Amino acid sequence: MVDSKGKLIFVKIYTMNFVEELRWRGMLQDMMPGTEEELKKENTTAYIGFDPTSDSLHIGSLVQIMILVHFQRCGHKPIALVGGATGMVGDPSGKSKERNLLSKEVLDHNLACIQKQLEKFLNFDCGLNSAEIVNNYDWFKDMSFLDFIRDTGKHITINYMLAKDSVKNRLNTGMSFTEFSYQLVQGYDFYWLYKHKNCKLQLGGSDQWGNIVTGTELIRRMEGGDAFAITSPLLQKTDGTKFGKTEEGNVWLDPKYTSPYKFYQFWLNTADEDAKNYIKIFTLLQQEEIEALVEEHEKAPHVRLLQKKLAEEITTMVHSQEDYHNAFEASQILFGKGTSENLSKLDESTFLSLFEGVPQSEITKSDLEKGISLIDLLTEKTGIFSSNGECKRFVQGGGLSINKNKINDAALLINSSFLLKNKYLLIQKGRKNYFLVLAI
RNA sequence: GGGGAGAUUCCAGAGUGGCCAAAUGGGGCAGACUGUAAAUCUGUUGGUGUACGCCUUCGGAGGUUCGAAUCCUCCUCUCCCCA
Repeated sequence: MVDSKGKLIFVKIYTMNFVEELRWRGMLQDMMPGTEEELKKENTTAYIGFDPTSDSLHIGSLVQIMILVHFQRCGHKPIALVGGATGMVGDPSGKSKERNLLSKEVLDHNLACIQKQLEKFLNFDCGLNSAEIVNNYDWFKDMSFLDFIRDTGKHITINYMLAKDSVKNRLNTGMSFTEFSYQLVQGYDFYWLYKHKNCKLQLGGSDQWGNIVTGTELIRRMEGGDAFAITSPLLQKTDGTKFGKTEEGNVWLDPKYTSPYKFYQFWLNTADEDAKNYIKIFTLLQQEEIEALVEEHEKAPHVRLLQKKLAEEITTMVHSQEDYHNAFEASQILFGKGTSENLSKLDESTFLSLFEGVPQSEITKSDLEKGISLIDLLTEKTGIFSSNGECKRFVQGGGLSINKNKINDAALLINSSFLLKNKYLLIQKGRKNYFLVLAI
């Protein structure tokens, strides 16, 4: 399904049933009556909207991307909508506070970046069901406010809009007219796509249900047409914490925010229970294959077969085979039986590519030749520790290693002889935090 | 408008003149164990110093005292009750 560059190769499988596919993968939350029949009847066009709040999607959006991928694999036509217009308004769904608006320039930049990311997952050249990317700014930019409230707003009552959860939840704390009108703007998107692209189905997370239904309602009232909705459950982790966050924040698809190594590590660290769900949601592996994997995993959970497969598939899909390979190798060295001998045996380019995602700092060679105390090196020179005391505590607690050798003397003097390849020092703070110091 | 309670180190919350860098719990970090897991146990959680110490910190500004998180005055903010 994925070639050497990580690009998805389209496979036409008309026998696949989209709804069934979502159902067994646990990606189906809710569906409008008649949706399944519509999908069986004809090749359908569906869309999902992506929010341009930043210039990269994160793994939360990956669920929606996968839904589009499945949709296309089932022979239907997916449209990814980037919200150049809706992004200027701000979706109140699931938000407890009024959102800050982004400037037009920032939005444009974000849109271009997100579009590029989406292109990696869908096939844009496969005939009838080629994917498309549209920007709702294109049909909103020339529409006047008066036109909109006359032609569109007239069809939907305030009562109807107020009844939505996304609005109700904010009635006490306050909400601007701008955000209130969001559902109508998104509803119009659906209407526009229905009219111009014959798009009859909107997909999305379950928090989008209210917005989607406003769209189907608008289509019914303005055109007398039938349109449908399918939502997917919002991802939950078994321990109750939010999916897709690490201590450092969001896990992004863009390698400049989350390196492939960190990305790989994120999936590898998935809890057992979560991995069973994620592998269905984030990979294209077939049911039998997944069932076999789960079974094997349960026989020997400590091998973490599921996590490894999960991390491999997703890293390869989002980044590339090569990135996966490097992340895997780096993990082997850093967490496996890597010793300082292993480290020094690596050739320099491999060594560097392994530590691509590891924070780096620099020190001059002349400092090292004179010899520098461990504490000075790790606080003043590199800022790896914020105070001398913290550094000492780590050493005393056995939590500090250099080049995979545990350090237990805080007064240690570091000189050139510690350098790997006469150039690098690999600092390990605790079990999982690595820093690379370059001597220049 | 009247009356009362409070603001403490990441959070919650003790402390009511010297024994307070400040109990306890949570969280964080680390160590052991393990599966780069969960649970558990241990250590650590203002800065500096090897250390008795020293420096900065208990809403803000002043004051009393040999000595203040603790007492006094003013200010700011939060909560509660009555109108």
